[in-house]
Amino acid sequence: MTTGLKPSNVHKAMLGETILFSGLNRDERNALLASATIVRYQMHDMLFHQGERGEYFYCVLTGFARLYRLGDDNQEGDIRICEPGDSFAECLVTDGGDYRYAAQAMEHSIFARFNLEQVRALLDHRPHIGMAIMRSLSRHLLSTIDCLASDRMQTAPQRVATYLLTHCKQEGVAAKMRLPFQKSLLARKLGLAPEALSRAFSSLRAAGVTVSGRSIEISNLNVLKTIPAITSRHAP
Amino acid sequence: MTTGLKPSNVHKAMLGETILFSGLNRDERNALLASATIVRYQMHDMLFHQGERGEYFYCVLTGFARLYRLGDDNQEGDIRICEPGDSFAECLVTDGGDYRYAAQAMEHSIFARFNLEQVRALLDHRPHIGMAIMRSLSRHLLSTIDCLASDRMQTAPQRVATYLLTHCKQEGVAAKMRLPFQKSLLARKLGLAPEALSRAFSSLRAAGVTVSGRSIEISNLNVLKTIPAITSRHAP
DNA sequence: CGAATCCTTGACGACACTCAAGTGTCGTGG
DNA sequence: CCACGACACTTGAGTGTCGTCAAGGATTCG
Repeated sequence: MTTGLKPSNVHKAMLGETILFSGLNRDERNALLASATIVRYQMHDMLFHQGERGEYFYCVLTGFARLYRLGDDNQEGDIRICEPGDSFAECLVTDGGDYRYAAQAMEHSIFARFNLEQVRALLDHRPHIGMAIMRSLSRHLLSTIDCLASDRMQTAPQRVATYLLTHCKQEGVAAKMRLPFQKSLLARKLGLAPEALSRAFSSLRAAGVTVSGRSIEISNLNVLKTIPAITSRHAP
Repeated sequence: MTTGLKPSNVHKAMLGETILFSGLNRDERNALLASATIVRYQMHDMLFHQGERGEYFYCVLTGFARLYRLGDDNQEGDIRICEPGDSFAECLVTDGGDYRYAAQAMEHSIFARFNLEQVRALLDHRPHIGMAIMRSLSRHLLSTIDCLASDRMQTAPQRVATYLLTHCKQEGVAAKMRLPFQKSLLARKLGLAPEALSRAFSSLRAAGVTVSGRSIEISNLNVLKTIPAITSRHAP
């Protein structure tokens, strides 16, 4: 990790686009920025480990962070993939405590790091900052609920179809996109083994999905919306 | 549903025990209570449906609420089982919008219902109320993360064992408990079909778990902490 | 005490994980 | 520019877990 630096104007501009900073006026932004430093991590570097004392929360400027839990036998269960603009570990602002999951950079990445204690001190006299954090927490809660619901109700091909539908650039009934990260990371995000993702893409070929490296083309979006739960049986 | 009533002193005392009200002083509590009414629902009544305009958030006083998502083919995926003291749908306080899941009473139940718009109006001048909601949101986010992680890493018997370990009354190395609700509801909470829960209990018999109706006895808690992922193979 | 509901058990199938080998892709260096 | 090597991805085979359907047994409530 590169040691913390004060945010430059470029960094401030990037932070201004985030959900966290939306709805804050100039004074509030500056107050929040005063508790922030900029840090860089290399691929696979750990930002923090599960169980460590929580000292900062983070906002992704560039790159990706993977949040995951450790299981009983040291298996890793992925919680969320954070993209530029996402923040994480803000849930420690109110109560403090330890990090409940581990965070790892999945590329050479840049983060804004906010001192929890300093931010906590702002809340009493800056209600809008509290509301900004609430807004961020609400989003995360809803997206985690989405994730839980899709884990419990959708098969692998359905989850992949949903991901494609919500991330592709439409061009008439067709669409295309480029994955922002490795397929193995997408697999983790969707709660799948890499092999299962690969098989899901294979089965989606029949629905007009063409995969080539990180580029994906979809011939008809409407077909993709109707991926059935049960894999169609072979002709009798 | 019984039409809304003003909270009685009994209701106020119950609300005082909740996470939401902890950390609020007398004035703040009264301000929040001013936006609340008490409502009763019969078993299986719907508090709200997924997609409806969000008008209230809720706090359970007695009984249970089941939060669930509707899938593509009208299947239901359970998100959370709310017990007395739990609140839900507070995530709509900041941004408003529609309910993102359905809520159903699973017993004859009593709830405090808070008007979202009125609570939203309190936030600017009552930062502690915002912090109380933040605290509640943080808890829900972390518990939803717990749920997601256990879905992705643990088998049915392991999930049941975890539930027992976190809810039983210890008596030396042994313990016992009584389920607060039907087994079918516990199954939904754990993301299982009722049959799978039943089989999980069966497999836990070998670990010293005795189930009789809603009463459960555990002969040795330490054994329960080491339920393996793979069901032990039969003797050769 | 009786009936409705809930729970349990069995059989079966589908989905997804693991292990393993083969194929492709990308970046590096000759 | 091509060759090589590392790594990511794909594909196949086999296994385990869980969901569904169906029927039999237990609880609980009136």
